[in-house]
Amino acid sequence: MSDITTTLKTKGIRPTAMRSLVYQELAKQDTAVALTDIELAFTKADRTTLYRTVKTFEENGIVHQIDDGTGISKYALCEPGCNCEIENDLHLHFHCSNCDKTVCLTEHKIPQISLPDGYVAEDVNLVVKGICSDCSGS
Amino acid sequence: MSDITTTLKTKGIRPTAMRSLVYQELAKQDTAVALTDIELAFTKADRTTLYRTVKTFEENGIVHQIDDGTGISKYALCEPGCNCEIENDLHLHFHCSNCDKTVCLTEHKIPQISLPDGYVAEDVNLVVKGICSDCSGS
DNA sequence: AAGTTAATGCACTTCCATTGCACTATAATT
DNA sequence: AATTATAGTGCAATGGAAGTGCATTAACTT
Repeated sequence: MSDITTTLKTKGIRPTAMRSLVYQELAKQDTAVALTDIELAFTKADRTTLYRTVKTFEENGIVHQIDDGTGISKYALCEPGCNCEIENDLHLHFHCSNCDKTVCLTEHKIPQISLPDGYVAEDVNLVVKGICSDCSGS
Repeated sequence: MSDITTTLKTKGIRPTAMRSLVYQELAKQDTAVALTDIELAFTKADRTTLYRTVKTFEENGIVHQIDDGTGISKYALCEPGCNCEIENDLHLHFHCSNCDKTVCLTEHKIPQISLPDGYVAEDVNLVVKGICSDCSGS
C-alpha cells in the first residue's frame, strides 16, 4: 500500500485511483494551483470530479484553499502538521503579478490582529502581491 | 457647483450626473458594497455604466476595490487623505460571515511584513473573517 | 457474489466580470 | 449658436469559474 493511500485513509478519505493521482499532482507543485491547472494536468478526467476531489481534500484538512485576490481559488497541499483551523497556524501567501503564481510562505506567520470591540475573528487571510524571486531576478 | 462635482473634477473625472449619484450612493454606505448592490440602488441605470463608473473611480483613487474572499468584488470610497497606492496606508478589512457585510477598519493599519530575499511587495491585502459587532450582539 | 454506499462523468445552470458597438450627451472650437 | 471632437451611457452578448442533479460506475461490506 502506497504512502499516498495511507495518507488518504488516515484522513478518512477513500483512496481511489483518481484521488491518489490528484494528490500526487498537488505534491509535485511548488505553488498553489487553480482548478483549471489541475484540469490541464488530467485531460481525461472530468472537471467536476477534480472539483469535488479537491473539495474533499479541503474538508479533510489535506489541502487548503487560497484566495489570492485574482478571483480564482488556488489550492495547495497542507504542510505536514499544518492545522489550517488554528488561527495561529495561518501563514501568508504571495501572489506574483508578473508570472501569476501564488506561493505559500509557510515560515511567515500572520501576526496577531487586534479588532474593535464586538468583532470576533474566525479566519485571517493575508496576501502580499508583488514580484516573486524568480521574476525579480535577484 | 456641488461638493461632489468639485471632488470629481479635482480627481480628473468629468462630473456627469450619473457619477455624482453613484458617488453619493457610495458615500451613504458604512460598508463596502458589491456592484450588484449599487445596481439595486439604481434600477434605471445600466449595470455596465455602473461598472465602468466604479472602475473609473477606482483608477482615479476615489474608490478602492476590496476582495473579501467571497469571490465578489466590493467597493468603498477612500477615506479623505487615503492613498491606496502607498503600502503603509493600507488598512484591513473585515468580512462578516453572518450578515455578509464587509467593513473597512481604516484605523487598523497592516503591520510591516518581512519577505524572503528576492520578493518585492507592491500591495498587501489583509482580510479577517468572522462575526461583526452587529451580529455578535456584544 | 450480492448488496450498499460512495465516487465519477455528463449536462446543465447560475453568477459575476467584462467587451463591442451603437447612440447620446458633454465639452471645445470656430 | 452651430459644428466637431471626445467621452459617457445603454444594450446585447460573451466568457470564466463555481456549483448542482442525476444516471452510471466503482469501491467497500458481509
